[in-house]
Amino acid sequence: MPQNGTYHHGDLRVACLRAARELLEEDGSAGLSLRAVARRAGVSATAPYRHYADRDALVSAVAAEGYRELAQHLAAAHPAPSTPEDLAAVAVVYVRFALDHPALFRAMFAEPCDPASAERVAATAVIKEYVEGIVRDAFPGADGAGALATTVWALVHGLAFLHLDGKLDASSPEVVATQVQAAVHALFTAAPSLRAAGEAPERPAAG
Amino acid sequence: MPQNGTYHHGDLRVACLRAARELLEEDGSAGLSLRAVARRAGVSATAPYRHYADRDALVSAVAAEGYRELAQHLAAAHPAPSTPEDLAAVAVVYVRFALDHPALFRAMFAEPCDPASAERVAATAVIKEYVEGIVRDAFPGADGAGALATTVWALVHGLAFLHLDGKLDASSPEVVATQVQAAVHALFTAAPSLRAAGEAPERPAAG
DNA sequence: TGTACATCAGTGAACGCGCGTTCACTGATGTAC
DNA sequence: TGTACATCAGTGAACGCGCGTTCACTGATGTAC
Repeated sequence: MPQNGTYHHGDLRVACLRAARELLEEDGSAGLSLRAVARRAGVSATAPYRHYADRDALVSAVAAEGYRELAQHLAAAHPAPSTPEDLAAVAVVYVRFALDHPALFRAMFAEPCDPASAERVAATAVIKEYVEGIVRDAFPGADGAGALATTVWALVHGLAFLHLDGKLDASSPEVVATQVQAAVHALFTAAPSLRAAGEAPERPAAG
Repeated sequence: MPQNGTYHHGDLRVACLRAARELLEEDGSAGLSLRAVARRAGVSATAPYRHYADRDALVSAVAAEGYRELAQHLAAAHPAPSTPEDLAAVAVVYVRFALDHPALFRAMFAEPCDPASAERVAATAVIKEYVEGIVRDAFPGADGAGALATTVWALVHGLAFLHLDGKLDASSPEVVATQVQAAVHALFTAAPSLRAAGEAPERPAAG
């Protein structure tokens, strides 16, 4: 096993991941090819096959890395959020991550990951559990099934995508932050009613 | 101008659109190539160039059609929603549209549409104005800037994407509908507080 | 109604491209004795 | 410490593929007189 210096390439596995991230940000998902990754890593076209079974494996690895990074950012924003304001701060970081790494974020959610790698599925689950966990901690006993957590996640996730698509005013980080905070705050003010609505909606969907 | 029967092909423009939609649903965006569209329309590889300048033009046309269809579905669900329940019903239709046309929906939001076709930009604007309009009608004077509308849109949009990614329980249309209704209801219960939060958030994002 | 012409939808061959992936290989690293 | 061998990371040629796009063309439709 290589330890630090250069051994053949050094650490092609990591170099490929980095190259893939760069290509993603530069050219979008269309620019992410195995050959381009190899080229950027300064290696023959077939070298990456030593580390990734095929193109999909590389893409999944990139997505999984993205999930882990996002989880780290969220945790760093607030290790144990307990108030709506704490949660709003975490939400702001979520949206900011999307805006700072647009192509990566899209790649993470570009396709259903059902048939994808175990690594990727696991990384996704971490995010979900993180969100559910902090909502549960902040509102103990609010809802066991995590309906509230899902709603919060959806709100924040939707804000991230709408911003990514240029549908909202993202002229400055402050504008974005204020918007996200307001939305999350509004939702949490209504937390108790969410449970009631979930149990007995006043009216079924118009059919 | 062709009127009804077959004139050369008939109406290749429309046939290409339909073929593109089918390919999108069958193979995802990777399967959407000009050549595949031509093949499916039963026409030579270059015939579509009579109607679309290049591949991007076709993709934009498909996305624009998707926006228009979504707008129609929403309007059909409730022409003039006035209560939170009405709005929840519209939200359910939004999410259902995404689940019924997953690849189309992804294509509609796959890339920022800044540099894209005027047709596409216009079609997007219709959705935004529709959402803002119905929220404004339902809560007159709530907020002129449309912050509430944006929040609602983000919530619903996020639910749609989370469902698309298999992150939520979408085992039956009823389960999805109940979830969406509960989330929207929760948000609207808090409508007055949203305005206050937007004007003076209790605490800025942790820096 | 008939003819001459313009328009325009669709054809088919051809181009160059980058891609994913295979294969047999080379050469450096690690290991057993 | 030295030699023989196994392992494994990276090479380079080659494959077949589908793609977007160009070009000069054909043939059907519409129009002017």
